[in-house]
Amino acid sequence: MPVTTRPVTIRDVARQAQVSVSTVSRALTAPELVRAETRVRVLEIADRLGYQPNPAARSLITGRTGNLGIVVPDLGNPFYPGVMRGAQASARDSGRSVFFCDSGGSARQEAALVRSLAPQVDGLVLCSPLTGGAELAELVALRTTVLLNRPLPGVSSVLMDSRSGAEAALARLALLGHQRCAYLGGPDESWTNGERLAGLRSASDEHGVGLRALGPFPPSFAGGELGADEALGAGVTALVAYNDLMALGALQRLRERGVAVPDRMAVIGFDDLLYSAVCHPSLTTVALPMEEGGRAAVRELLARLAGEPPSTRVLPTALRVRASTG
Amino acid sequence: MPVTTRPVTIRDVARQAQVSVSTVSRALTAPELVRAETRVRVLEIADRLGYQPNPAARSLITGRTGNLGIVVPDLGNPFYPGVMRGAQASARDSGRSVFFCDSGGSARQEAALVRSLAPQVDGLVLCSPLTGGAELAELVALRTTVLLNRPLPGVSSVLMDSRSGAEAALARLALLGHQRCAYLGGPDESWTNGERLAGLRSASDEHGVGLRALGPFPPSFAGGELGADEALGAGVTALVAYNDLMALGALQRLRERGVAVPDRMAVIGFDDLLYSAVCHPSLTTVALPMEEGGRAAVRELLARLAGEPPSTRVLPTALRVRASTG
DNA sequence: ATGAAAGCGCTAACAG
DNA sequence: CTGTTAGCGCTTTCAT
Repeated sequence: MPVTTRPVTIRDVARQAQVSVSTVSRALTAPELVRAETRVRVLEIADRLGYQPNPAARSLITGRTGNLGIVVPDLGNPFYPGVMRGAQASARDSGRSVFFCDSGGSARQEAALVRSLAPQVDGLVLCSPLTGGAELAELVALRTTVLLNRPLPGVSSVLMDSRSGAEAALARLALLGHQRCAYLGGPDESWTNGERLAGLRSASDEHGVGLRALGPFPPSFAGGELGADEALGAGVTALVAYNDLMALGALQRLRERGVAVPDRMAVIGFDDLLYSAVCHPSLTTVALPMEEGGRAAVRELLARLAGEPPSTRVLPTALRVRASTG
Repeated sequence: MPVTTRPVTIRDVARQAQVSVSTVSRALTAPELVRAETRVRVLEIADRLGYQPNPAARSLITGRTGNLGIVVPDLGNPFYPGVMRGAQASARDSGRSVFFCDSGGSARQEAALVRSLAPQVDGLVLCSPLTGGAELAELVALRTTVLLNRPLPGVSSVLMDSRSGAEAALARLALLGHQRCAYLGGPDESWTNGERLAGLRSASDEHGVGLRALGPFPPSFAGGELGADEALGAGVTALVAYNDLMALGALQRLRERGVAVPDRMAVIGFDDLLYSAVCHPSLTTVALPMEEGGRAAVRELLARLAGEPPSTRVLPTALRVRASTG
């Protein structure tokens, strides 16, 4: 049974080093203010004692925590781990820790999470927030915030250009001779969903392709299965899903139903998950820069924390043509 | 430009409510100690002012944060998001936030992460830690900790019984007539890896199947691609990968090389990711209870925080036979 | 270059 | 039931 020993405080170090607590504090946070000799002794003793500054105490006085927070709607969607990896890469370079949180795809939980997270971090990245309008404005006011895939006036954001991706996808379908296409919609609250639908709409007008907007469906594998059934009922020959997870679900359902892909139904997704290249048939998809999105968002957040004004950055997307469109 | 307003403190609330700060504090943290009338007034004013207790100040005095931390080695492996979802589900019920962190698959970073995270949470779950020996002992001493897939005397752990899973996998291969099998090993530091190898060894002895242990390989898709090449050189007819991600990578590489699965090479993984059922050919795998693992780990952590003694829990696994073994 | 002292915002005895 | 008081561990003026 390990005895619960009292943690080492700055005072313990000061006593051992025969200096005041202020000197210890300075040796740790502003070394240039301490005589080299003293500093070395203090640091050495701190190290020997295993001294770890109490972050709560430090944060109480400085108002900073050294942490960043990232909120994503769904850890189960590999898109977000991709973003998180990028984010972590940027953050690590700056010596900050990142706290990831999952809002579970609910706007209510998202808001609650942000409120509880905000005071524990210096800055936040909200990925594809479900919260909108006045409440979103309220949330971003809590802390320096960068939005991913959601624009908001006066707030930093990193956007992925899914609209042109959607246009490219539909153009591809038109080129292949498809006349009727369904869109398996994601969450109505999602900016991305609106962009994708808008891109499909404008391109379908341009190419004279009929577009049926279905949904909204849960943006998950299961949602794609559901959506495939509806698309089947809608008499279309092509289906564009809100994301790859849905597209994979749709592929699965179509296989179960004996519907040949791409012969009887072409399928396109968004994201370009690892699995989209591996599944069968491999998935044509609009590739989104996941890691770069995470990196850019944190980079922007660090810039904001360093005093830069808010900015918006749009990242390009690209259609990856694979087997599911023939 | 939003003006940076000074945050509302407990004093602001106290002044407005014409009570002392203690009464406000109590109204929020121990409502039964305050007269109903007073409490209502205080809470109402706190709400109107948008008062949010400063967590640093609170934590400084109570020594608690209300947060849990979970460290995983690789967000890119869908196994961990699965665990995280389970963990979050358990935590949410108890009203605690969970901070997820990614150690990036490096023991050094893992240790650093734990050290920085420990003082900011009440308890930790370390998933498949790469750190071992004395250093792991040191880490778990920092905070109440539950280990996932790593046993340690005197420390709570939740283990998944991959050893019997491995035995079942090899038995299956023996049944199908395979004589020579390769194991694509994961990280040497991983307890799970040892268990799987041990299970394969004992079953291969029992069934008279030759076993070649290859690796270690990175426990990733790319690692599986590498491993498949080595397995091909080893003249085996079956391959068991450390995890599904590797198995998927192996499938991909075998397809590129024109090696038919399962006819010329059978493939088995561990985890049962969503994609393992969807890929082609679908993957035979030892299913691990990801969400349940996360749930159980947090449940155990909460029990520890509530004063229960450490305990070890072993969760069962199950072989899912699919197309990759014929 | 260093020390003394004040106080960050909050909770927890201890009185009343 | 409520107010007063005393810090939690640390950083930061302000002196020296």
